[in-house]
Amino acid sequence: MDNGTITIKGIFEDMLTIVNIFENREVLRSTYTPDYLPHRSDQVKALATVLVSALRGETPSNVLIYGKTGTGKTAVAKHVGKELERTGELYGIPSVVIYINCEVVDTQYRLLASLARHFDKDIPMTGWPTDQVYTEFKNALDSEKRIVIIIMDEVDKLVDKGDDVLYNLTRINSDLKKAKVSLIGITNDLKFTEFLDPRVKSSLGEEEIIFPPYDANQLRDILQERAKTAFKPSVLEETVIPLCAAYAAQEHGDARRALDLLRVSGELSERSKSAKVLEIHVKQAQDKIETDRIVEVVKTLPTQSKLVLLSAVMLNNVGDSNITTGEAYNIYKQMCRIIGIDILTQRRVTDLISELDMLGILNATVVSKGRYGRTKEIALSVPTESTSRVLFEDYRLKQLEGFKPPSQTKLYA
DNA sequence: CTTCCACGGGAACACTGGGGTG
DNA sequence: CACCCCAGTGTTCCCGTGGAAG
Repeated sequence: MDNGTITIKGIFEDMLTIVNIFENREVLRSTYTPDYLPHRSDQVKALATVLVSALRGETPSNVLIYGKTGTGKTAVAKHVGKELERTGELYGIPSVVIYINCEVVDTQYRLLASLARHFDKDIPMTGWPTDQVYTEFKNALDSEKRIVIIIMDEVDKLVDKGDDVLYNLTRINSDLKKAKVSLIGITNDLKFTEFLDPRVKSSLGEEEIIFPPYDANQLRDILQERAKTAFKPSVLEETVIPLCAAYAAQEHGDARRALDLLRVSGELSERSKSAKVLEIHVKQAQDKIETDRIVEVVKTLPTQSKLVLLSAVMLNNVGDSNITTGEAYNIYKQMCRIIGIDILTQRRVTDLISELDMLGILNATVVSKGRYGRTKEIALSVPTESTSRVLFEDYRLKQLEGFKPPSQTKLYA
């Protein structure tokens, strides 16, 4: 690699000769649904107990599933759903399980449309009134006798845009003659039902299943299980799996994180041509995942948000440790003028700041400065150096590279 | 007790991309 | 074809409000 004698002809041979430590890398991706779910038999059983009435020809209760990210909610729901469909077929009871991710399908219209499309209805992307889509879906649904289970992942994403869909869906059974519907809502927001219409709340939450976070030991079991098929035998140093588990356990027991960590560790060790995955690789992986995430988030930010972030970064560089909204907004305005894009209102900019806060790029806390009013104090939670580098990759921000905010004349200490 | 600034909720609006109808 | 309807998104406008310094 660094002896400089590798010919172009040799590069692929060179890459192919590195020891491949993976047997099947896909197993470590979070999209992969394993057949065996360690430490989740209680939840599987609970869900199955509710849904079994479908096989008896009754409508199962609606279920609400709670749990933090990476606690296996989706995996369990999908797994049980698949089993139900299979068993239903065996017993001659037609049951359909529809899985919808409300993070992608996040409006009433889109939810109903994608449900209807499941029954081969042609619904345009947009244009129709919502109730027409609803009717269309209902008719398609009721065309034959069956049990339909709708799994709605991340339902909380749907609710803030109006919970009328949920209300309608919970009441749909009374409009149906042949088919029966039951709903499974999945959420990682424990306070989610607080904002729900009480009628929807009681109906959707007939049964509740809680998914507690995994502890380090359980995570270790999960990793061990997957590592068996993911890696070639004995390429992992013994400490690797416990370390991944420990790191992920700190992040509220996120199994997805643990798996990512293990996979990236493997990839890093592969790249460094090590025959084994070592502890050091896990540590590197931990850093890499975090920076990759930030770079990705910053890169895909809308221009306006980038500008807002940039103003904060610049103020920070000038040595202003507690940045207020007013200061940031001034810089933002100046920069907008320079590169000739529309200036948003301060109202909007506060929203953008809050969004950046949500994404974990900033930390904005409201503080009251008494006589001097109320403001948000902004602290960056990402390294300024690399952040501005990423920001300047945007061609529209390029010309701001030399821009220096005028040093603030502070009114107070 | 007053005063100040920006927070943040809500309404209203503009615009987009897609209907369906005459 | 023109025309109006619809959902969805991003934005502006208006305004009541928090809370500690003065």
